Amino acid sequence: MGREWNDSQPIYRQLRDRVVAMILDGVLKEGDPLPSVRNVAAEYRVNPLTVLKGYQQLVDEGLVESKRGLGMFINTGARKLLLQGERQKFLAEEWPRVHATIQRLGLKPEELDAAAKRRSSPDGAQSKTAESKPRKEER
Amino acid sequence: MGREWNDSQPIYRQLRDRVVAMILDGVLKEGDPLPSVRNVAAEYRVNPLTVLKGYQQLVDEGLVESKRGLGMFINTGARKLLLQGERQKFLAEEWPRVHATIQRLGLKPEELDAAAKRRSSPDGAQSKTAESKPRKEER
DNA sequence: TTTGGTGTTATAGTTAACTATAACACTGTC
DNA sequence: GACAGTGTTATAGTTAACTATAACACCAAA
Repeated sequence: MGREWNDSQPIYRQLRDRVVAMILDGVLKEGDPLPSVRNVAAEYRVNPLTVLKGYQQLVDEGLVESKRGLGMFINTGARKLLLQGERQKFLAEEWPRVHATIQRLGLKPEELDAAAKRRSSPDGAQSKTAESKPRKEER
Repeated sequence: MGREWNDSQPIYRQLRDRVVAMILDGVLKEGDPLPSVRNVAAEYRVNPLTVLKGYQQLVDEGLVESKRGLGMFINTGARKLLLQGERQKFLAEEWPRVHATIQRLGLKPEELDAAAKRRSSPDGAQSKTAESKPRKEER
């Protein structure tokens, strides 16, 4: 049930990020429908409009296509698009900050490894591609 | 000059984080006054109330003391407090997410190292402690 | 005492995020 | 056609973040 929301980011963006993660992890493959707006809204006890907003973001990014009366579906090429875009975004915008924090706190590889195990996996499904571990949101 | 603001987080929290970084980096030492609310507001062209809100956060965390008519000053023990608190917070709340993203995107140490050079810190001061890069993965 | 620097409070307005509730538009199936 | 599932739009209200402007409270030094 209710996965928790991170207060450091709007819900609709976290929703978008979760779908992105699911695509990257292979949980959602191209052509697959994503969980319906109403379902997600109910499951996470969130307003349908909020879910829609997150999904619309994906449409705007060209990752997802919306079909009225049917649902929303992962576009072909979505994963490839993501691997490029998200990588660049992460390396340019997030990693430098995180890296600086690590340096600043004097954290050692061992400590990081030890802490990397925590998880709050939104769903059970798992992909068998490579070494992907349970997902979470990113960004 | 105008530091830019990240739209993924409220300004007052980013302000708080910058002061924290300056304390950890030794730019601001215990007993030092932090830049005045009005100055910061002017320099970053931000509302004084927003700056105050960020500073108040630091007061609430026991890192800073406010002296009316004088300024706000770093408390003794602030750095130690931070090294404990921020470490735990980072390892528990931020790193797992980041680590998962790295795995998901299949980023390699070399790529991370290469990208770590930009904007490492809000201010100039840099700790020149050895360049330890997070490596490895559990499982 | 005046001046110029501090933090702080008061009013009030804008915007983004989220919410509740309801209705509309479309699609496949019974 | 009825129905049950989709996405979508409409109204309207709450809250948090940020803003502008102004005033108040305090302190040290001229």
